[in-house]
Amino acid sequence: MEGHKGDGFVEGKGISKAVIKRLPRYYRYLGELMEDGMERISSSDLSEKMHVTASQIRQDLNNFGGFGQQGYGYNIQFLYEEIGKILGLDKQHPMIILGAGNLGRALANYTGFEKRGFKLLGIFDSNPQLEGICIHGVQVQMIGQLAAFLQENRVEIAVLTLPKSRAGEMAQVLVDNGIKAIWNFAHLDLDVPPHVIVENVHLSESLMTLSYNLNEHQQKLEQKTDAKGSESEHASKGKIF
Amino acid sequence: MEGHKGDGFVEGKGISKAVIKRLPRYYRYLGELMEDGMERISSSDLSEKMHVTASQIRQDLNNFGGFGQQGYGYNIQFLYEEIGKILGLDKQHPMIILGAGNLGRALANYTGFEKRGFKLLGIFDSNPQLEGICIHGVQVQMIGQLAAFLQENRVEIAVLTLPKSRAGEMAQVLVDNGIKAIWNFAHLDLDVPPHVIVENVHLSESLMTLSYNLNEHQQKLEQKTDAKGSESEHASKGKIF
DNA sequence: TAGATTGTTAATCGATTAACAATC
DNA sequence: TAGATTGTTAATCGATTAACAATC
Repeated sequence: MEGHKGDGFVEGKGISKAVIKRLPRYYRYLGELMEDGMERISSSDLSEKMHVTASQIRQDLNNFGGFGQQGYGYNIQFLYEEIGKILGLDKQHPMIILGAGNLGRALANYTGFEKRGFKLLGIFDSNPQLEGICIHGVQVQMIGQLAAFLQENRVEIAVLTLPKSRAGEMAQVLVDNGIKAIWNFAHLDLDVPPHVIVENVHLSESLMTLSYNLNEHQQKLEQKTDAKGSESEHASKGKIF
Repeated sequence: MEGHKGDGFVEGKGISKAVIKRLPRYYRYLGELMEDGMERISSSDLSEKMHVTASQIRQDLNNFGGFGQQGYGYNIQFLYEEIGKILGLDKQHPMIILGAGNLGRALANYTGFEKRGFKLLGIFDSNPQLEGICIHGVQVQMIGQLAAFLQENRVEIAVLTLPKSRAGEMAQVLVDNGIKAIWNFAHLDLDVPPHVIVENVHLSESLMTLSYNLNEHQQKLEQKTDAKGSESEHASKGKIF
């Protein structure tokens, strides 16, 4: 397995999910380094900053081709831009938000998305009181107009911040009208065809993970306090429901 | 390695992160099954519902002890409650929110958290115009009062929805005043001592992951269209910066 | 050239899946 | 009892780390 230098690129396939999840973080750190006016960085310096191994950084980046140079390291701006391209941040991504509640508004108002090419085209809600109000320069439309809007406008991404009860059916409307991707904040797993990309943000699950770690940590402290006496507890084998 | 039946519980250690991340999802599905009035379920039925392998379900659950019964499966309510305990949802978790912007408000207003024991004690912001306004029954206080508040109240979790520029210093105030955990929505990695639990929600990174998958998928389609002609491209070896 | 640092292979570690004996 | 299904071990698969030759 030597000498696959020339190919190695067009593939664009088979990159592991774990690697992809790390790219935005590299991108963030590189952006900060650029702002600091730095020009180049070695994998080992970056690894120290990011608290990952240098090996992982080199391995990750090499999934996409050789971005560095022996004896020099990585050019920060070049790498930043390349990762941006890999992430599709060099393209415009027309986007709509479903749900004009606090979460929908928070996302609409976040300017960072715009800066990265995520362009907000519309906001939809079912509450007639919100019709026509302006959020981040975009007027709220009634959810009934969604299908027509999708037919008339090229929309790639729909942000789903509706309550669980509505989210499922609305996802169907999105799919039926050719949506490409759904950024799902509703507490359910969407059932969509495989050509529709779904990225879930399940906030309550994130908070539960935090809660677990909190609990876990507390128990560890208690165990240290107890020192011995770890007998007793748990004898409930053989229960029948 | 036979017969470690009696112990197997007090440990509470060494559970892999991947398993923990899956627990909230099990919890959610079990809750829904309960609402549907179901009493028991086998790992293979659950695996079909959740699109994971039955083996993984059994393996995951057995990290915490034997919750099932041969020939019967798992009692849904029992398992639901046990996972709840593992996640620490049987305990109250006093919580404050830093930042009364849209995101802070969205989280404050979400009733699901309360239901799971996450009790909102305070909301803090630096904008004097917001002082005293009431969000979900809690008055917004000035950020200057934070340290004193933490001294006078038992607060476990701080939700950080401040802009990046402020988040770092405020995290330090939290740590200095004994916070146990931070749910971090700011776009930076917090530098806190190891006894403070941090759970990050980096929304922009999530959106970039979506963007990657979108891009990726599009390219796959194009490749199909092209069929052949995959020569050319990429010859940029040997560049010097 | 000598030194630095990548790209890349090999070794290790961890997580998932398969299989089946134990047991309800 | 026979059938179902777990708990658990072993096999596989994938991801991370270590090491070093290639090369700028």
